[in-house]
This record gives sequence, C-alpha cells and structure tokens, in this order.
Amino acid sequence: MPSLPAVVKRSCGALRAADVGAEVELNGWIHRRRDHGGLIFLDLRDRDGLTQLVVDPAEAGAFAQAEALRNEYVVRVTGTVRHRPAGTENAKLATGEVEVAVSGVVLLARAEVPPFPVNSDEDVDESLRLEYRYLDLRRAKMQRNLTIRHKIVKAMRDFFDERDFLEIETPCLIKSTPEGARDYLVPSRVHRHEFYALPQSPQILKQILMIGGIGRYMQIARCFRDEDSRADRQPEFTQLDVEMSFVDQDDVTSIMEECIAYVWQRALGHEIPRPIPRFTYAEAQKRFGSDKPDLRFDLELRDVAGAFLGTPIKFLQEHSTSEGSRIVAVRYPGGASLSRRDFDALTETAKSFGAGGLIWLSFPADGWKSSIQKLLDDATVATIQEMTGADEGDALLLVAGSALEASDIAGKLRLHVGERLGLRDPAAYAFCWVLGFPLFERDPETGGVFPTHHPFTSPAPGQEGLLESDPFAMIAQHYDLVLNGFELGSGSIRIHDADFQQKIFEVFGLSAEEIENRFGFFTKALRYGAPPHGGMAWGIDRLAMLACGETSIREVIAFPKNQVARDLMMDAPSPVAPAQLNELAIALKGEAKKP
RNA sequence: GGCGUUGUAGCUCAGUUGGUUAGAGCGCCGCCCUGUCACGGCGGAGGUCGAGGGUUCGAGCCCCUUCAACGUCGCCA
Repeated sequence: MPSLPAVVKRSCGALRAADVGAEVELNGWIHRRRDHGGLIFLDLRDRDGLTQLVVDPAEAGAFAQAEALRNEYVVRVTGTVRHRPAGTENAKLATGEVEVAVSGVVLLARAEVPPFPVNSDEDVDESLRLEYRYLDLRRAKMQRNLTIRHKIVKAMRDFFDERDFLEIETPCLIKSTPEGARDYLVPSRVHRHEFYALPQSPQILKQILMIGGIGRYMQIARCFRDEDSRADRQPEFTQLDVEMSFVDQDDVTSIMEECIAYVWQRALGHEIPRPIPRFTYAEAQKRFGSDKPDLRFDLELRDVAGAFLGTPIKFLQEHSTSEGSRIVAVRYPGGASLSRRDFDALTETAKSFGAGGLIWLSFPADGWKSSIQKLLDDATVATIQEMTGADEGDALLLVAGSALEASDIAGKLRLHVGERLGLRDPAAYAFCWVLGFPLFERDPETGGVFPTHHPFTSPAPGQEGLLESDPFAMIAQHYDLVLNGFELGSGSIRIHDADFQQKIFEVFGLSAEEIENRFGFFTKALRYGAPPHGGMAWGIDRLAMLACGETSIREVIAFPKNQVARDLMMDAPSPVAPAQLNELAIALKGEAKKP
C-alpha cells in the first residue's frame, strides 16, 4: 500500500507551479473572501504573501467551515496545490499560478470586524492606526517597511562584523549630564532622591570604550530625548553608533561611506554613486542655504548683491555692500506664469521662514515684472538675469539680510520651490557629506562660546592654540552625512587630551566644580591613556524612513508615540499607584494636567 | 507655549447662500450565485455632524470656548 504524501507546512507566499501536487498546510489570516455560493475563494495571508484557497462543496466539512470565515480570522488549512485553470492565473500575486484545493480547515481564532480595512493600504486616521497598531502592522505597508528596516540593520551588523567591530551594549540607566536636550529621568528606589537619566546618546560611553581598549565598537542603540516630537523626531529613537581608535577624519568618513553603500546595496539593491560628494559647511550654506542640502535638484542660490550697488532702495543698497550680508536669488523655473496672488502667497511663505519680505522678479515673454517694478531698470534686471541664469519664463525670488538669515531663508525657499515643482522625488537618493563646521557658535543670548555640536569634538589639527585667541575661527573635525535634505547623522574626531577637554568645558563657562560633578568620571578616564578616536552615529529611523520613501519615522517604527509622546495603544504614560510613588519617595505636586 | 490644517456612518469622504427626513463608495448583516481575485446581484442595519455654549423662527454650515489628531516654530549640547 503506497504511503500518502507528507503534508508540508508552507508559508503563504511560497507556493509555485513546481509545487503542484504537493499536500500542504498553510497558516494565516483570512485576507479576503469571495463567496460564489457553490464555491468559495479565500486569500490567506501571512508576512510572506497571499495564497488563494479554493473550497469546493464536495469537501463538505471544509466548506461548512469556510462559509463561516470572515476577514482576519486565523486559520490552518490543509489541501493540495494545483494549477489554476488556464486563463485564471493572477499575475499580481507571486503565488498566482497556483491555488490550494482545501480539504481541511481549522479555525484557530475568530476576529472582531476591524475598525479599519486591514486588506488595503487606504489612508486611515493615524491615531486609529496607532490605537490598533497590531492591525496596522498586518497591513502591507508596515510589513514592507519593517522588513526594509530589518534588512538595513542586518546589513549594518554584517558590515561592521566583517570589519572586526564589536557590538557592545551600553546601559540605559546612566548619569544625567544636563547639557543639550532634556533628560528622561528614572527615580532610584535604593537611593532616595537620586535619579538615573536615560541616555540621549551613548556618546561618552563609547568614548570610554575606546579608552577601554575596544578599538572598534558599534551598537544599535536606543536614545531618549525629552523634546517635542516631529515627523522625523520621536522621544525615543535608534542610532547606529560607531566609534574607532587611532583614526582620522578620512578613516571614519571612508568606512562610513562604504557602510552606507553596502547597506543601500543589501537592503534596497540600490547602487550609491561614489565618492559621495563633499561640501564644506560654508559652501553648503552659500550654494544651498542649508547645512543639509537636498541634492535631488539643482536650483542653486545665486548672489546678486553686485546688481544693487547703485540701487535707490536703501536696505538693498546696504546689504549689497555690507560684509556680513547677502542678497540671494532663488530661481523658480516656469515661475513667470505665476499670478500676483501666487507671488503674494510666496511672500507669506518667505515671511513664515523668517524673512522681512520677498522681492520677486519674473521674466514673461513680453519683458519683465517685479514687486519693485518702479525701482528697477532694464540694465539692473539684465545684470541680475545674467548672474542667475534665469531664462524667459522663469521667476526669481530675492532675499536680503545677514548672510546667515538670507542663506537660511533662501535655502527654505529653494526647498519650497523644489517641492512645488515636484523635484523632491521620494524614490531618489542624493547623499552628501558636509564637513568643516565651525567648532563653536556664539550663544545668541550671552554672546558666549557654545559648541556647534558637542563639547567632545576636536578642532582641526594644529588649531588648539586658537581656543584662547579666536575660538570662532576654529574648524571642527566634524562631519555630517546628509540624504535628501535630512541629516542622517553626524560624527567627529574626539578630543582625547584630558587637559584640552578640561579647557573646552571651561570655555563654555562651566565651573571647575560643575565639570567635576558632571564629567569628572570622563576627564579622569581621559587621563589614563586615551587613544585618539572618533566615530559617527546615524539616525536609523530617519534612514529607514527615507529608504522606504516615507515622510514620517512613525511609518518605520513598530510602536511609535504620537506628537504629544503618548502611546495610544497602551495609553502610556499613565498615573501610578501611590504605593509605587511611596517606595520611590516621590510626592506629586499640583494638579494633573487633564481631569 | 505660538501658528496652521483637520474633525460628518466602522473606514475614506461629499454636504450649495443657514431652510423639509444629513448623503456616496467601501465595510458590516441577510438572501442568491461553481472560476473569482477590489467577484457579482438583491435587500437591510448603521449618525451626540468631536464636545460645550451662543446668535437665529431655524445651525453640519455663523460666533465664542474647549478637546483631539497631524504639520510647524520654539526646543532638539
């Protein structure tokens, strides 16, 4: 007596023509049901895909079961793989050549009618998606995004493993060093009235790992910052954190550049053109009005101050000669067809970016028009047109002000124009490096010295002496990796000289006591043989977001928080029992925010 | 904390100048249907128009307050 063929458990995206004849078991969710009365089609779904099941009334038991199935019911079916009848194949499905003729159905779980469709990616109010995140996660987009994110992180781990890096976990309960963002605090039960802080990044810890002789470190690290959320910012987020000893800036940027190319290749099958272009901070500001330029489109900023040297317009005249000023033009291709109203709206947009106003100049076929028509002459306009390369049919948006302000506003207008013209293609990837940042900025309130990035960044070799004489002239050994106008991450060569690090803290106005209390453990460590070191950290959420063509990192995080840092599924944060507070020696002050 | 957008059926949305009983598609429920794959056909249920107050003979629509979501500025060494 011939033995029956073994039943093999398969996933819902696996079956092909070659499997015809096999006895299989499939487990999954009912994606959709097409009940023809005498014949029932079911699409069965798991993370791997969809398989069409056919239930014939001849299989009486299975048929009775199938009639009661609804969307999102969880079932196990057994049956035989067979070719679909000629002409009924479905090219849209990977499994579309075959179907499973069902002989047995086991209902594993019923499901309530979902509050939004699970079997389509139709836009649904995000708070509803987050409340029922487990349903949202079943949808195709989230399954795809989380898969891409996994591939990205896997590629990172592989890349650094192949290059002899160690992945090392650093603690989440650490010391609060209140600089930068607000800390999330965790009360200590054992030590009454004392608190841990959750790390804003493992910065100091990875530097200490270098002092600890680890040499090459990487971590997929969770970071916490108690600041207001944005589409690309969450209270907790994930970084690829990397640090290396005995390296210079070129060593770090080249290995990280190799890494991003490796990741994009492995996770997306996309080849990044290399070398990735590099800009100095000053150049990026000048040409794109941003320290994170979006290079998916051109429309570089043009300086037109030279055209206004003899202008009767006083503020333009001033900005045309003042050393710290710029008059910047943004070209708007095809902008000559815009109406007066459109230009008014653009002016409002510019104001929302912080501009005092906006001068526009357009070049329709029959001459030129401008918001300062009466104050311009043909010769000036011709000069401007030549300076900017504006063609007939274009418009120019002009911003004047301090170099920093004018650049910033013009940079935002450039993005705005790019957006309106559809030049910011979510499927395109334009990377660049930005280097040569100033080490310090002037504190706008006190006028004091303030680190552009963080106080552990080393100045360019040989510049240490400028610290006392001209700190604002110091250039940082700092580098940002930028993708499509987003800062993916930044890194630097760190200070490894304890005395110099001490001096930097002092320059920021920290007292010896404050330095000791906050960073004493760190400056002490630096005194015990700290190797030169440097590294980088990338925002994995942003990276995954851009890789997925999304506009919010919430689309690549399984359980994100909403804009006011609330988890809508668990309803966290929440009040805790008085007993818990007692144990922590915590008393609550004032009224709760909400009744 | 400021500014902006949105809030109408389970979902996505429409709703005119303030005027009768608030609509559509999808979903849901029932019946029919043996080759569909966004199956199809017939029938049905389903509404605190975010909430509260006001103006009005009359409010989904106008006004005030408020709540929520999203975007953004501040903030994010």
